Amino acid sequence: MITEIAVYKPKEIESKWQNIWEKSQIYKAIDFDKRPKYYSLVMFPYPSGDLHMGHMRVYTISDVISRHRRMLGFNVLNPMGFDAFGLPAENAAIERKIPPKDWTLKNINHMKNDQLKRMGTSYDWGREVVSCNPDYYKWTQWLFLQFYKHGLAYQKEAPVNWCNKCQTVLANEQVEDGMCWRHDDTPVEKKKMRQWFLKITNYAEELLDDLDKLTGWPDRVKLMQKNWIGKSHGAELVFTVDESEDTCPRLQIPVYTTRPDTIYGVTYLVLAPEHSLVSGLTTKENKEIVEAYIKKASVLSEIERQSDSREKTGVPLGSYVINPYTGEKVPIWISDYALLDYGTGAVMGVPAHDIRDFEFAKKLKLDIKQVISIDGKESELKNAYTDPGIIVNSSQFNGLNSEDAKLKIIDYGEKEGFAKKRINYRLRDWLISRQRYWGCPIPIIYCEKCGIVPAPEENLPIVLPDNVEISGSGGSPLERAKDWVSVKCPKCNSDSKRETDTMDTFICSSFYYLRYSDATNDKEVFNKEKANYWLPVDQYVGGIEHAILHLLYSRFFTKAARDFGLVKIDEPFSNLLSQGMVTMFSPKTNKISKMSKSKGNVVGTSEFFDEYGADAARLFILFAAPPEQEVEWNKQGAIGQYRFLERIWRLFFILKEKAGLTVCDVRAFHEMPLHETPMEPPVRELYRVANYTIKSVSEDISDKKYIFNTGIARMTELVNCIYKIIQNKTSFTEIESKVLNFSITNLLKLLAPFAPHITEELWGMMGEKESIHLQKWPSFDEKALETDEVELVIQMGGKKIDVLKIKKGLPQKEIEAMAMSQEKVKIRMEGKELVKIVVVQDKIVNIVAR
RNA sequence: GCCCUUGUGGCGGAAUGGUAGACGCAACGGACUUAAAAUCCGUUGGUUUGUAUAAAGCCGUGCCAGUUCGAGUCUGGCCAAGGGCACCA
Repeated sequence: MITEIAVYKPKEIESKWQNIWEKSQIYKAIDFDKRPKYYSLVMFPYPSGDLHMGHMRVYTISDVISRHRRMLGFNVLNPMGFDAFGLPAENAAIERKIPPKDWTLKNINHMKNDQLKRMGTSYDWGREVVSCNPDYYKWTQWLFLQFYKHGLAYQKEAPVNWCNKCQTVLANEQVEDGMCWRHDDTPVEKKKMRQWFLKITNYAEELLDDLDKLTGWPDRVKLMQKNWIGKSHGAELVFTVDESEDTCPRLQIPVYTTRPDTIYGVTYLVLAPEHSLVSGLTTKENKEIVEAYIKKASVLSEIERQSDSREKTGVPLGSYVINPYTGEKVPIWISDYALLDYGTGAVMGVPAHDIRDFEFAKKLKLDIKQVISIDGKESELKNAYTDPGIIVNSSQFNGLNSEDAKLKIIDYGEKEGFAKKRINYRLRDWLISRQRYWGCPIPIIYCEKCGIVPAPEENLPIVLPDNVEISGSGGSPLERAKDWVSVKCPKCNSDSKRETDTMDTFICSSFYYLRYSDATNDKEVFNKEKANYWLPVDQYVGGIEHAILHLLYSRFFTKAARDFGLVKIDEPFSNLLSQGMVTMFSPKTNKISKMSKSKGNVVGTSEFFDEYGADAARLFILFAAPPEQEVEWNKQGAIGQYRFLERIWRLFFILKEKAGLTVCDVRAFHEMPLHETPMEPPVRELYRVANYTIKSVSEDISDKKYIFNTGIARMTELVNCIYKIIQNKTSFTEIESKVLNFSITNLLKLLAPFAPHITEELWGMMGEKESIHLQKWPSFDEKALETDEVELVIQMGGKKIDVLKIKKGLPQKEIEAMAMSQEKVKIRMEGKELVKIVVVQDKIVNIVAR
């Protein structure tokens, strides 16, 4: 009979062990330990308040990896912290009159102690970083100054993305489909403002090239970054403004093109409306329409400007340029389809061979001149012909293949001095200024005499002032902190002002993984040796939504830090796992959607943990799908995992009582090969399954695979197998006890990373004193996997006919004869001729007949 | 429009080119129970025939072709869904 003790009460044991682990500090990472290091990292969260099952997935995946590597004998660094600056804190301040700092710190406390710890995570909290604390953002500011000193931070006046809801500018990466990344209902506007940028474009080539080094990254993430960087090969061709027009000075206009082979087809030139040459090239007669057009273009939102259903617009300036290749005179236009910040801001219009130019020419009735054709003959073009072909209408280049012509045309232009090869990137510099309060102040001082003066390093941190009124409108809140803003110039001591913009919070998260290596250092951003010991991150886990944003910025920061002499590594994250979303039916969208507060489909963690435990929730979320796929939260399914744990719990006590098993008595057998010991077939089979489970789980959980769902399935099979063995038994022989012991002990170890609490509890009940999480990961007995009998599948023409149990390793001839003598085969062979027999040793025999 | 990914039972999902549907959920049946729950043991892709409690056959991994002794898996072409980029010259 099962006694009272055998009731599985997850709530009790989970909180008990969480407290014990915290006190004993078993997850502490040790700098420069002699064991090999393993840096396991999960993207640190924004402390928004309440974690739900959707958040839980990423922490669980990362935790299983950390625990497993620890058992494999690695010195594991598994840190946690908070990305604590950001807008929601300001919104809370506006809505609820709570200072952003108080709101943030309260949330951190809740998330840390009531949520993350309750999941059974194994963090080294001694390295916690909180990006809104001055001891952290001192280094954010210090790094900004390093960028500034190395010429990688600069100010520029430019049209920038503005979100009216956030009341701040945004980086290109934070604009999605023309909308603010935080507000998918708010179109981004263009505003001309003086702002701080980081020169990420200096690293465009390296950021692209080094993607090849990231063999442990998902291809789709690398591809997304590659497309984002958007390298293109082409040429810069220089057009000269026609001198015959008195109104126009003699000027040169370079254009960037990837299609120099179409140069003879140019029928106009188009400048971006904001292009600096526009006013100088506008004739008196055209002045009015040009100015009107510029004004109209400037108020267009990004979404309107990008809309592809929109028809092309533009106006002529009235002046002309000379095509350097043909000497032809073509008109200059402006149109908003030319972008100021790509290439040279000027485009050569080749309507015959570019879809956009074709549309433009049709709409505005400009000439269309064909210079490439499929067969070398001219034809009427109904659409732009953009494929390669034979060059026509192009003087000495006629008859060439257009691909070959590209190079020849550039070469010719280079000799003549009006062309050169050029590479262009879609990537733009990173706009980091934010007109917000709750962020890291930019350590810059404006002096009327000295201009831009960086704050001296010894004055860091520039602490964010408290008691600043936050209204959500009317410019940077810091502008209103008069006392804080006014400061003496560090150079000339005259009255000066602080920069009142704060930094994009993505700056804070671009080096936190480096700071973890030495999180409490108040002398340096981190100790070089410590960083070089721990970095790069061996396994990074996080959401696919950061495929570009955070991951690109962090790669950039690492390369810059390397060039500042701070670290040796080129890339911060060796392996990346992008987990899929957790979804559930949302009554708001009326379909299965990502679990989130705004969709109204959130399942909190506490309620489920109270009833069924964190272990069951962890198991379900890992079991329901492979990590990269979406998972739909399903309470019944999660209860299924709870039942699995209960089954193990009960099994443990059944064995303990019925068989009088105490595992510690037989510890010597845990990993001892037993395959030569005589066993009854069912026991032998259990021993085989137990070893197979060790092998499979080890493989599934390894860094080659990370498929936790199949690993859990194998453990379930082992438990099912043990239940079959012990069915209707009241006592066990010595060898049975040994095998059962072997199975249970190893099962607990295999399950420990997945379900850390229940395994720790049962492990303790075996009389073990040391935590299961400090045990060695089990190995298996290779010989035990072997079987004497195998199932032989008989196929005819590839279709399964029958299955036979045969002895393993029979010679091919014997297998063939056996197959042919089967009744089912004989019937089917009647009136047919044998063509051939294919035998796959111990697996399949396929009879082909005609 | 361009690029990428994915299509397998009622559901989530398994399957080094070699027995499709492991494992779980749901459903159903049996044992235990006065009963129910829980538990333990089973059944469960579709369909036809049958001695309908034993068995046997056919079809089946989005659709159409192809390669192969053999295709969920490889190749080509469609269709559908999801994601990324999108006037980047």
